[in-house]
Amino acid sequence: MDEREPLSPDMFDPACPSSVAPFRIADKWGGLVILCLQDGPRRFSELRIPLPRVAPKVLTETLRALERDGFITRTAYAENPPRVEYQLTPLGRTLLPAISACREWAADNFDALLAARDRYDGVPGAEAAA
Amino acid sequence: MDEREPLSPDMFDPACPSSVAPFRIADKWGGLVILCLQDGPRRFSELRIPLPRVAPKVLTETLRALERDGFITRTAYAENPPRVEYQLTPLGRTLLPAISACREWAADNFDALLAARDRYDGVPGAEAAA
DNA sequence: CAGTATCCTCAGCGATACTG
DNA sequence: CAGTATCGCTGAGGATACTG
Repeated sequence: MDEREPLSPDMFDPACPSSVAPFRIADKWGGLVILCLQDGPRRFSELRIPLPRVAPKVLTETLRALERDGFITRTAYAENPPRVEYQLTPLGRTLLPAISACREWAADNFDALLAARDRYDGVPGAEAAA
Repeated sequence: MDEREPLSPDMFDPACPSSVAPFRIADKWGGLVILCLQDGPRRFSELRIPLPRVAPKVLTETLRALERDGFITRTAYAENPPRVEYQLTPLGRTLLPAISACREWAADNFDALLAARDRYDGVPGAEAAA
């Protein structure tokens, strides 16, 4: 019934941590969570797949903060085992264009940033690529 | 000779701290510094005008980080008293569209964020504005 | 499954004072 | 003018273990 793709462990490149990017959306992981939700609701454990290095406590904090800001809703179903779904609100969706602009910047200019950083740090051979 | 407007102390609203916005560009003040530089080079003390609450140490750190990432250049003139100018690089200018997207989001949706936050926090009367 | 509960660390940020 | 030098704090983030 659910034809959406499962979230991949490779969805975000671990070698390319968001901490290097000059943009941060919400808190450290907020932007990535929003991207995970853009195709429809997801469960807590689903979100852990593409974000394996985020401790459950931190993921909970991230989700609560996004909920507080009105970007996502949390729906708990009274079942056993329990099921909880997180889903973007219309307000949350308004973030997507700006997030896209940030991602587009990164796609176009991330290498230049890294090169500049190497040059500044005096990494050998960094001068070659002006 | 310099026809550019001086930077105003009111350039950034102190009642609307960037810490509330879901976007952060570079470090806490990086995005604002970039905006200050978009019309041309500025001196250290010029930048302090619109950012009076940023300690000089912090402004220096911000500028060094932006320089390291290749977003700005620092030019010191051997004069007395000393003069130093900071200026956006072409790479730094590539950030402007994405920053604009973030600002546009804020202009359109900031009130809704604040309202959602009040509702979540149970602020009296926040329910009225759905 | 979907989280809590505890404990901990550290870097980002700030205040104040001083200087070539 | 354009910064350094110190000191200090807080809170975001993380590691690990446990639970209804």
